[in-house]
Amino acid sequence: MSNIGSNADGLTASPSGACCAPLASVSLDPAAAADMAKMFKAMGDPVRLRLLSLIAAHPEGEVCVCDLTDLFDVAPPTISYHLKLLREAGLVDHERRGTWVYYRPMRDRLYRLSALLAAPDLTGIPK
Amino acid sequence: MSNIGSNADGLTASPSGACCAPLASVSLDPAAAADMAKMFKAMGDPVRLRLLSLIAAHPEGEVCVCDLTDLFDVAPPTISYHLKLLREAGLVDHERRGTWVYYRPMRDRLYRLSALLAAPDLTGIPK
DNA sequence: CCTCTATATTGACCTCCATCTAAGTTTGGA
DNA sequence: TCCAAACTTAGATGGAGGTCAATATAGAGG
Repeated sequence: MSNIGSNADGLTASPSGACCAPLASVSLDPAAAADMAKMFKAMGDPVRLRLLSLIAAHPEGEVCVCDLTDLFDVAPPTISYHLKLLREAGLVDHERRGTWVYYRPMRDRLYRLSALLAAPDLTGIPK
Repeated sequence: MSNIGSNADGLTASPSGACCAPLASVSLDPAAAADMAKMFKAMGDPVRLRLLSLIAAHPEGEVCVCDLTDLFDVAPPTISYHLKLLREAGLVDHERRGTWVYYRPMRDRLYRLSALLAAPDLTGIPK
């Protein structure tokens, strides 16, 4: 973070000069990368990815935690811990209604990640 | 993994019965989740995500390691370590030509992840 | 060959993470 | 008011992960 200028799009133009290739054109700047990485990291655990998938796949658009715990081989506190990480990564939202707690996917954030991966240059800007 | 039947698509039909909602319809099965999670995990580190972005964004379609090391605040062995993880996750490919080593993105795998996130139910099957 | 350069591997270190048990909190009902 | 159910939080622990310095390997060039 010194000779690299960035803009509001979270992109960075790399400096030229190297051993064998011209320049790195445009790519994610460190700040944007950190935010994206947090989301990817949250999905980087099999239990959390399955949790996210189950939440996103639910026809009602939300899932009660009580419906999730039985599907895994880990104890309820562990499920709670993973859901917390998914929340902190901004991938799911939650709401308490009565005794139960319901989780919803945050689709705008998921689409943003999808767009990042769909862009040939991984800049987050498709097309 | 017991009462959950899966098929070749990497999807799982969940059993019914729960406290407050019907059933979890269809979602990633544990095996598919593990494979996907490995890729997401590889992108879950800021250094690795930036590396991947730099590699994917390069106009030549490939990048010399020598062009990458200077862009980060970590020592060369650390860059090498991160590139190895990206390789093992199947996100990049590499080839040695003379003294230098070049890395290329594996776009089919990246598109697959993109499709997973684009699907409203995170099944990996868009539409 | 010998050596220099470019990467990779090894080993050590320390932090972070996934998991559990046990205890706390919130809510609804007897 | 008291208890039980549904989560969540706290504390502990074993293991995985990121980093570096030191060493190894692979080519290119003399």
